[in-house]
Amino acid sequence: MTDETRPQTKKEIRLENERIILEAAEKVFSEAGFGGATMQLIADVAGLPKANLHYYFPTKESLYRQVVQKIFNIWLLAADSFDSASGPAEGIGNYIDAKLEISRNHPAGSRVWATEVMHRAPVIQDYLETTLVEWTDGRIKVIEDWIEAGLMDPIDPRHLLYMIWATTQHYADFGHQIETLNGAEPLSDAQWA
Amino acid sequence: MTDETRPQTKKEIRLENERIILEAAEKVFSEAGFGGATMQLIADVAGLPKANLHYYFPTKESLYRQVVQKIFNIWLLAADSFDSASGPAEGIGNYIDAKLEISRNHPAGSRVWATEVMHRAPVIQDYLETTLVEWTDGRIKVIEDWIEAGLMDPIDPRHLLYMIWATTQHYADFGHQIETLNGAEPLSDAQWA
DNA sequence: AACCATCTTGACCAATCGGTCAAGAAAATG
DNA sequence: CATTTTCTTGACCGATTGGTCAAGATGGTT
Repeated sequence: MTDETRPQTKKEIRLENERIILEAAEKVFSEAGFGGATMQLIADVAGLPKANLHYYFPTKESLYRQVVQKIFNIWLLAADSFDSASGPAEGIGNYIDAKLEISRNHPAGSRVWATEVMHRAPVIQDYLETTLVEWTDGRIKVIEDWIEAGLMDPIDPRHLLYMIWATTQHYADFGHQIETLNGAEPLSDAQWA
Repeated sequence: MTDETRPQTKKEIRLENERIILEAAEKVFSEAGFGGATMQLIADVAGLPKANLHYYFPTKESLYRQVVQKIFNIWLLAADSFDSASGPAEGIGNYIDAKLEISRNHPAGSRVWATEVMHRAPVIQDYLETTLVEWTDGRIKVIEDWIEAGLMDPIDPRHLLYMIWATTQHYADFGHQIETLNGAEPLSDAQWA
């Protein structure tokens, strides 16, 4: 009659609560932004007392930070499809596809990330300048090789990636909405030319 | 020795203060978001006491509303280049060019608008459902004519406009940043295909 | 001049903010 | 079992929030 999930070990409790809190925070931050979000509201969504949040995440900023880093780590993994490609069209295409799928599966987190990027990353600036640059340097070599091989136009690789993140985000937010409505091709991209 | 701008008429005082406040609000809202922005901070940026803000704009939301409506009205005017075009490529192209120029001249307001659209317009929802729909209906006819004439793919006109707003915003935010850096063509758009 | 409408602003308010703390409950350890 | 460590939570804190108000200053009107 009783479920066997009741007796929890300390490690399970910690992981489970961190998961619940991060999930609630992701939702609230995505809807209200960092400034508009409230620890009390996040606590209510998570179904936990507010003091419990501060036990696992000492400050509001540290909680926000981990929300952003969580979705960012997922996107880093999506870059595997980038490396295994043979050329820019395939590599960037695969990368965009992977990111679109992530945006579909994690809409709240994606919106938090997009807002952060749009505002030039005020909260996670230092994180971007360490982990992100480190990761980016690896992909830059791939892109540079493509450029040297004449497979694509000479573009600053870092800003190319930066722009891909921004545009695919909105492409995901609104593009699949259109697809859902009429099943049409996601806009003839030549229109932008 | 003294400047002649001192003795102001009541109407001038009102217009001038409203302008100063809206300008400060636009900047603060764009950097902190609606929730993160503070009436006190807006007052400081405007160089006026906080109580004076509430004299001209009774609530924070009414102030935010007018900031969004202001940039929105500018964009409505940009649609003139839309009507005077002969086909979709020229019409949409002109429209995007006009919007990019606005984004360059009003970066703060554009960011406020983009954030609002990205979050599905929680504050100005009713405004969108009246004024915007009214304006959109006029352009829809133009687009529908283009579609019927076989000049473009059959796409829901409202969502097409919705997507143009979103993508051009990011295109403006990051695209011209890249152009500034290397003078390259703003990315070969065929890469997205 | 006197009178009215508009504008200005320091002081103030209840509500809420992020964050703290101590005391108790639950689990791990011996 | 006893002890120690981790987890839980209501109560509480100073600071700040959006918003109010009344008293005075300023410009308009006759």
